Amino acid sequence: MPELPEVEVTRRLIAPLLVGRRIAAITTTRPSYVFVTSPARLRSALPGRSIRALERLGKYLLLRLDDASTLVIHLGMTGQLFSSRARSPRLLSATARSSLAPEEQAAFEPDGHTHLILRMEGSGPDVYFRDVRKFGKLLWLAPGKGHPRLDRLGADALKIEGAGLHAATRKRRVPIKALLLDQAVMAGVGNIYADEALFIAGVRPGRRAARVTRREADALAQGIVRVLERSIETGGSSISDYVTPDGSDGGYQDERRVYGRTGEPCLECGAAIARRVVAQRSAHYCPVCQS
DNA sequence: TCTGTCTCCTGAGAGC
DNA sequence: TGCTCTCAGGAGACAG
Repeated sequence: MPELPEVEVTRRLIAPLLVGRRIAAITTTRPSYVFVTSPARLRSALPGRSIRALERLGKYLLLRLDDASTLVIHLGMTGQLFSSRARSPRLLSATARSSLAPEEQAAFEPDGHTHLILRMEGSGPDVYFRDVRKFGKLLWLAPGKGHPRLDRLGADALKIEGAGLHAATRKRRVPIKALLLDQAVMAGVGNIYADEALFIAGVRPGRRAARVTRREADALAQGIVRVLERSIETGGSSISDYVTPDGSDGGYQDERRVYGRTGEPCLECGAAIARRVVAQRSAHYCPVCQS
């Protein structure tokens, strides 16, 4: 489930394959939930365009094109953006993996989940966007055009500070975890890193946002930046479908303190990690270390 | 305006 | 072995 670190790692690794190159042609699947902009519109807008820059805004990737238009990509839950030369079993379903001999399992050919193929001019690799659950988004913005999805985003989570976070919690009755997941408050935090940051700060995910003290907000802001930066350093979290653009796994899944560790001992106190639903998301926390 | 719920989607895994 | 059910979650739409 790509959050800010996974998107940032993707940006850093895929940029050299895209920036400065021209799109020769694109291939799309039929219209679906993935396409905010229709496949037909993408097919007319993208070929022939050079990519000037690849930027990140929260969990969104922005491909800046030479005609000042922008291709916006959101990876959703299971989105994968990778090189056509990438090799990873994570690029195959378990069914597909099981039907292949071990030495063949890393091979990948575009399948029905590969919604966009950017075929690039020159001898370099092409770039695939694949998304099994179709929660990802592909959106093309005409030159000079914005979009409400992007306009609503709050400050980048890597730049969040205690004062700003504390101000955002005032008079908010929602659980603090719901606030952290609100992309209008800060952009980039998802379920995994919200849980991890709350553990570092010693705050339970279900506590009302307005009851978080200034001191705790400072700790929470520091915790958010700390887990995001550490995850970027390790290549992100490969918990389900995420792979880096070259097909390798991230490393942060091995450093999780609470997320997905229900029933396992807390690394600080040994108590069993608990799980409950907060804001319709599973929240993992230590009932002793977090209050 | 704020908050909570529903919806979209599909593979994995549990249970029978 | 095969079928059915539940779960996972980002974010927009909608109701109260």
